[in-house]
Amino acid sequence: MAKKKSLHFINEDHDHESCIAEAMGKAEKVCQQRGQRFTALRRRVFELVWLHHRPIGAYEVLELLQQDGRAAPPTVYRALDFLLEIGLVHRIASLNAYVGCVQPHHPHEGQFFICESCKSYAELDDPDINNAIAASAIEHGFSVRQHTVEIMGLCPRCQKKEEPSS
Amino acid sequence: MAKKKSLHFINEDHDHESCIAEAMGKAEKVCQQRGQRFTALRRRVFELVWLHHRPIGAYEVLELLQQDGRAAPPTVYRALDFLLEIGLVHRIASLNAYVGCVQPHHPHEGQFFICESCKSYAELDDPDINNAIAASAIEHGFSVRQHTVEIMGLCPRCQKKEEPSS
DNA sequence: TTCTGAAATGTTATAATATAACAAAAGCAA
DNA sequence: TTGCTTTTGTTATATTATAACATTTCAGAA
Repeated sequence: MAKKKSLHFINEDHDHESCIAEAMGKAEKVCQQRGQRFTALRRRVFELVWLHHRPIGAYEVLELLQQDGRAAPPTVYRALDFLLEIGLVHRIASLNAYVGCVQPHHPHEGQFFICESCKSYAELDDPDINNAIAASAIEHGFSVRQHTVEIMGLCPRCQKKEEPSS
Repeated sequence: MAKKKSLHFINEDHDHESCIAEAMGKAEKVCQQRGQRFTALRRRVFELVWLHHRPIGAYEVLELLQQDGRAAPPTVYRALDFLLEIGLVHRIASLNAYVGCVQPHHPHEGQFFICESCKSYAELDDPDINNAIAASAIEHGFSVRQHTVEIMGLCPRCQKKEEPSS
């Protein structure tokens, strides 16, 4: 039985530096294991997604990339597709946006809690949700290849902000 | 405890006529209850979505609409937005497409099983999945407004087709 | 019944997201 | 080096969605 990971919405306590360094390290390793090249461009796009630390659109990444020099949409989409392919980022379909993956070492699809107020998000791989989906699929004879679970609402911090009284 | 609905992928046994008639009837009622106008345009768009009986893109709806006469994108998007608003259709975020809602009378968000081979789909409102998501949210102090659950894979029928031997 | 204001639809233009197609460059292996 | 594969650059365009404003329709008030 997989262990539950606790949610981690970004906030002011977050140690950005070490977080990104850690992600980079993992990414490096994943690419090596897979025999894939973690080129300067891919590394940079991965870094930009992580630096943003919220779901980021492809064209936002593009704008950031363009601060380094010329770049066009396919450049970004190709890098993102590569990162998606090997599980270093996830795509949030309901936002047309991308997020860094917190545990690229093991394959998973996960679930996402996304705060509509501060735009922070948290990635889970909740066994209960996974099991409920798997059970439902089995029950109905459906063979699952991939699932998308995106939960929109308010993170704990923003709930407090929205009702400061009472 | 909500009752489980059994999955209903479309197939050759499907009675299209009565299915659409029923959907129309429900839609009519829902609009009436809500004091909303089920105009000819909205009715037609709703019908086109149901006739297709698979997830259908806005521009596909547009093309169909144009067989009746001139129409432009905002016309379709406005009708779809209206139908979404009152729960007569759902949007499948991972496909940028729309489907008719099977139970518009009670509010729900549901889950979708989508066959990547034949493009049929089935809508559920599985209490176990709902509960797992709700429990996870509570556990982490997240306040849910809306959730998206889209499960891609193969329907029972298409699984059989893909491995005719053994 | 006509008038009026709100809701719905029409129309044109454009924004936002994503990919096709082909050319050039970079990296690797013989 | 040479030749091959992978990656990136570049231009053009496809696909999805909305903004802004004009016109029409319709229910209810006068």
